[in-house]
Amino acid sequence: MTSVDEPVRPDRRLPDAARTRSDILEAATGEFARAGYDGARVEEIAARTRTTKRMIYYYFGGKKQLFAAVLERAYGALHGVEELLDVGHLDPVTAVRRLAEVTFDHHERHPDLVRLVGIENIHGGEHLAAARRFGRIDAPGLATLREILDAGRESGVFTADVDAVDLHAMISAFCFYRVAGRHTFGALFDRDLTAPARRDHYRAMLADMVIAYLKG
Amino acid sequence: MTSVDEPVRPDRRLPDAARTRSDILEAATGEFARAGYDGARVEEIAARTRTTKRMIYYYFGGKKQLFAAVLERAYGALHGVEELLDVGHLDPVTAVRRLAEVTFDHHERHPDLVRLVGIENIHGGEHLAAARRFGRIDAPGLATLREILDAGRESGVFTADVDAVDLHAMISAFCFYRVAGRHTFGALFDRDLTAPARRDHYRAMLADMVIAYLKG
DNA sequence: GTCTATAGATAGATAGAC
DNA sequence: GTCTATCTATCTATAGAC
Repeated sequence: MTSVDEPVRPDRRLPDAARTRSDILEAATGEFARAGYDGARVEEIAARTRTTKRMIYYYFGGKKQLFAAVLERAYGALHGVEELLDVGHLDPVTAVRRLAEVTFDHHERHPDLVRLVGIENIHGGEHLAAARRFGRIDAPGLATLREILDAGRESGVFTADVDAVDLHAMISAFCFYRVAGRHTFGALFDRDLTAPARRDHYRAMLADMVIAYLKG
Repeated sequence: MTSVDEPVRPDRRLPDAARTRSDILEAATGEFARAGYDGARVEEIAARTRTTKRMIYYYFGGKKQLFAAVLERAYGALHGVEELLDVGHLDPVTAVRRLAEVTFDHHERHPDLVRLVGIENIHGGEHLAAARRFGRIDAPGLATLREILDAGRESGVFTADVDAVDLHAMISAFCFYRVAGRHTFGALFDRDLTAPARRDHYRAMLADMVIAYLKG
């Protein structure tokens, strides 16, 4: 029970139930990302929390629903970043560069999200579909991209007639593959796509590519 | 036993042992691609062959080694395609377009390979590393790309100073994501990246992007 | 080389007390 | 809401006959 006269300690900012839920989701994110859906162990998730395996079933119902909740939370974090992005005052070229960089940085900072997305695709997207039945998961970044492309076409700096969804796919592809494909790529070509020393290089490469494409 | 006076039936072109091995690999490719490494069932793989579960252990030693063999075979097929590629007589722009298209087509035609690569990355590339300890897996397409880039820079059509490995990563990223990320992308943006009606569009988009980037 | 039967380990899920 | 103990199913792997 949280009462008003109880001092708010750092790990007590949430009511107990919400905090337990949040703890479980945090631990589950790591475990699912580590081992995949079938490789993940509910036992191991419980061991990473202050609570027990029984509570996971109590709060989420089962492994499947837990994974769906983990996914939903991960996407929510990504889209939160996109919402904060304010590029309305920038010229189209700079704006699209910023958008590509923000997408790049988020993948860079959250390899777990990338892994979860990869895992979810192995399983045909079934959990995400389930999650979407309850709350919509929207990507605000797409609307921003649409505006940038319109502005660029109007001012004549972008000659290619590109669809916003397609361009978003292109940007996502590069960001995703750099993280999700790094092990096989590294093994075959002896190059670590995620080496810190090459991070700025790849971020610039992505933005240059997108802009070159838009300028036709 | 295959003897000289026995008629060679279509499914008897290989000696029995090799044929059984090949059958198992074929079935295992499908099952691993369907369910992931931990989700795949050795029982199910056996059921898809003319042989039994016991033989899988007899031939491959275990599930892990079987998956490694499946990967090795899948990469072999990809690199076989790259070897057949003859672009020496083409101008650099056309040559790089051809290379991008061949890579695109191979991913399009072999979604199972794409899924296997995704699965292998979930598991940190350990099986591929194991496979490489025995036989090298080389990507001949990379040498071709290097030659094209050199020729393009010399003739002055390519102004960007791009590394062949990096450009290969960029091309692979797009081809990979279109297949490996289609479920989550489709769920979020309501667009099927692998719809047959859009295939030519995306193939051209990839080539256009690469060429625009190389022309600076 | 090929089969049947089974060992041995471990997972997800739950019962039931408090 | 939280714990311990356990059920039930299932999976990889192997023994052993032929």
